[in-house]
Amino acid sequence: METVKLDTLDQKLLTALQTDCRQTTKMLSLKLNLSTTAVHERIKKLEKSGVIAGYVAIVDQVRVDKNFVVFCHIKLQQHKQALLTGFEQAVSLLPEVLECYHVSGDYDYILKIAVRDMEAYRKFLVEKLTTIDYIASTHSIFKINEVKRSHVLAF
Amino acid sequence: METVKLDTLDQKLLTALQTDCRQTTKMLSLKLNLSTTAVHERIKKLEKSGVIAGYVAIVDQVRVDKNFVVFCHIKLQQHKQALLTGFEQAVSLLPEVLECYHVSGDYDYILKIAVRDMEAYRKFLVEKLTTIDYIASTHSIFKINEVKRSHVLAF
DNA sequence: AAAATTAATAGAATATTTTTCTGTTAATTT
DNA sequence: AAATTAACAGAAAAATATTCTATTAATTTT
Repeated sequence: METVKLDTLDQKLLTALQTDCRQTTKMLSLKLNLSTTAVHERIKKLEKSGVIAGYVAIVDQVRVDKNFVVFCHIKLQQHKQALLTGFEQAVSLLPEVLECYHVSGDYDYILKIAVRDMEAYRKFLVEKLTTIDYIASTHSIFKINEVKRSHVLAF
Repeated sequence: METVKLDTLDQKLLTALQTDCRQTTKMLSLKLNLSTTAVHERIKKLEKSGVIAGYVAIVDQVRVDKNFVVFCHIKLQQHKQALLTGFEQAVSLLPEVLECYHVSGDYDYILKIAVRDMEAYRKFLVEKLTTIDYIASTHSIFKINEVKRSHVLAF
């Protein structure tokens, strides 16, 4: 049971909570035409089944001076299992790396990195990222503008 | 005043809330060695200054059957202002598109898209994305594995 | 199809948490 | 050094979440 069945009310609830999880059960109950108890129990159920993985605060990258975003494409020298997991563990430990995906295509990994500015990125690249073993090449693509960033999985 | 000055306590608070925003002020006050009032006032200040942009529920992509993630690189035919904003508005309206960035390099935009499976992606591509005007080319890169996905901007 | 069981819901009571209030201390400015 | 402002703590009040009890709807079993 990897996936979970969701009725329309669950979907509405998830959309609402993905947009703003600080809404009171009262507010949600009005939106869904349910009692606060029903809303509460549905939320608890979604938490227990793992559909809701957690609740987080969204921080403005500009105000905390972390608005220099880079997509870094990485090729590895070899593709042995041990090597991949070694790379993946090392990358996961870097706080500047917000996201890392193993992908299909011309390169092996896509990383999303957020730092202060170009100089901070240079330091990160030279002193942290490229010290990881077996990287064949890196290719940096710089964010010019953020058009859309959403956390809402629609149904 | 685009950026906001943050002391060590603010930074600790933000790290904690970016990890789990459902922690009670009591829990946070113990972690920061502060009173609940002090924690509360700091949070309100961070909200008002826009450092905290919001609070959202994180939904498990696997359980809601939206775990087919694609990075789509897009080139436009021209680069006139009106054309860019037209494209950006159209893309922003698509719920499958979680993220869209205008970027430097060989192509103009990077999109992150989450759908059910390859067939859903094909439909999205043919029926939605490529109906937008002035797209010169698209190039899809498929997620093989998610190594890291974090919402925590570290200090 | 009827009875039994389970799941979902509502309203009220309780527990918890947030928010406000008052006063105090620390830091900054004049 | 005095005055002002900002940050903080403890207690009180307000709001919210959670639990409890009962009812209804849906499903399963006989």
